[in-house]
Amino acid sequence: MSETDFLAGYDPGAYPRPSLTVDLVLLGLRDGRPATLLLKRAQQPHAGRWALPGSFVALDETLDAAAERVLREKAGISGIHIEQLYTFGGLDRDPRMRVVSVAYLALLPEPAFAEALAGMPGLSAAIIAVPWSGEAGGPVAALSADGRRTGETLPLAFDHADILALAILRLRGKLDYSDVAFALLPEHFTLRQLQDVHEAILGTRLNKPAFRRRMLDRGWLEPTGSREAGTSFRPAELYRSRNPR
Amino acid sequence: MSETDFLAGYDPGAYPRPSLTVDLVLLGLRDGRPATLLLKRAQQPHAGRWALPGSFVALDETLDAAAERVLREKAGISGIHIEQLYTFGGLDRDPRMRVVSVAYLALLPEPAFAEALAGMPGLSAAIIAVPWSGEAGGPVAALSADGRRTGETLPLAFDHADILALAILRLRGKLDYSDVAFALLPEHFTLRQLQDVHEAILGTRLNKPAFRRRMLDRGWLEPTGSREAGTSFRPAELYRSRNPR
DNA sequence: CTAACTAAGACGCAAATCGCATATAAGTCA
DNA sequence: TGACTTATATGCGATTTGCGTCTTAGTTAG
Repeated sequence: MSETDFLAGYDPGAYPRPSLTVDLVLLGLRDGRPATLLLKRAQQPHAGRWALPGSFVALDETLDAAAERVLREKAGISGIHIEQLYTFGGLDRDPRMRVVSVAYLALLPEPAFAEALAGMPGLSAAIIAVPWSGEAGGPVAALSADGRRTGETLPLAFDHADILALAILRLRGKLDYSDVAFALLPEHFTLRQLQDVHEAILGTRLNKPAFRRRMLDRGWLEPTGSREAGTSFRPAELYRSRNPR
Repeated sequence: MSETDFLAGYDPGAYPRPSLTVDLVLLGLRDGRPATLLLKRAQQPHAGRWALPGSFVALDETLDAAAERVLREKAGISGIHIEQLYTFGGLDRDPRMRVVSVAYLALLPEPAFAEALAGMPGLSAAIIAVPWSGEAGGPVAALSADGRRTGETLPLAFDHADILALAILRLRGKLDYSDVAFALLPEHFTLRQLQDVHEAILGTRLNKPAFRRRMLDRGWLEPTGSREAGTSFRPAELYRSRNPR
């Protein structure tokens, strides 16, 4: 460690530091498409644009703790799957000052998504429109899914469109070799619901028998013995994740 | 954005910020095993322990630029594959102060690894001993590969053992569905060399015909038409990556 | 009580992929 | 020229995958 670094360590303020924030992609599903929860910015910069909920990181909290705090304070929920996504460190992300942001991905099953939307007045639901297939990558758009003007493109603040795009990319990549999809479902779910999650994230249709086989062979699922209720046709078996949540 | 956040933006220092650094895993191969380049710490804390090269992030440089600067200044090389790994934000990573570190993974082909080792006196080569198979995860050890005491376990500073472990985990995961392995090879290479890279990273032996077939079917490789020289047996075809580096 | 309807779940089979043993090719060297 | 070594090709059984279709278990209409 060089002398400069050493001094910087003992004299905070002598060496200017970027601000550090966490931003959360609150990801759920809406009408079979990936969706997220956004806040409309009231102040400059980017006033009127839509932003991911976020916060500065306090000196005495870990990044994970900061992300969970944002989840509590700005979405009013807790106890859901959350994972670090990527750290965005461009120079002009925020015109006021240098802000480095650690992006997190939070996966909200339907009830949690609805609870956050209902419980936090500022939050709005937006469909994530992904114009590329597979893991090609590229920009995504946010479409309003709220009240009157459904389908309208929402202008996103800062580099939050990039963050959303990366969230989709990451999820698509992990879907097939990990059990993240379960985090978007309630504790008990049917194979069809699981397939719907995969199809919504991947943006493609999947073959049903092949999907069933693969999922059951993975060993991640455990039949509960009970069946879904309220259908007008044959009710499906309910499964649960074998892994602890 | 809350009032507190707003003020923090315009009055740096009113709101304390963590220090922000980048740390680099300089990853290469040595005797068919993954290896990295470490610096022995001269000062407290963790004096005498081995650390990844790193640096504070300046206000006017991106995270990627900071990582490339570390590569230049502390390894004396440039122009190699580098990617962000993960951001470590534990509270007690550094006993002096709160330091959040963005870890980067740099992939050094043999010549770059040797050049860094020879050109930078402080750097030492260490074998990364991975005691778990597949993507199970868990701690890794660093074994000295330098001069006299080859095989000795090197005590690592801070949470750098975790960072090394994550680097291996990430590489193993990406190996099969991306072309990262090429980044550990010279521009022209044989299929056997490519297989050696995979085997070193995965820590397993692979089936040769199956590996050849898969790699050639991927479409990432382009035969150069020329063959390797200097062997005492049949020389292998040289390939290059079809993607731009 | 029965037949129509719907989606769950099972089955069959061809195509693709993979692991592996073995054969052939192309160099060097004695 | 033949031994030697590794590259490269080939063959084949086992496994996985995609996909159409059949059967099953419920509800609803008559």
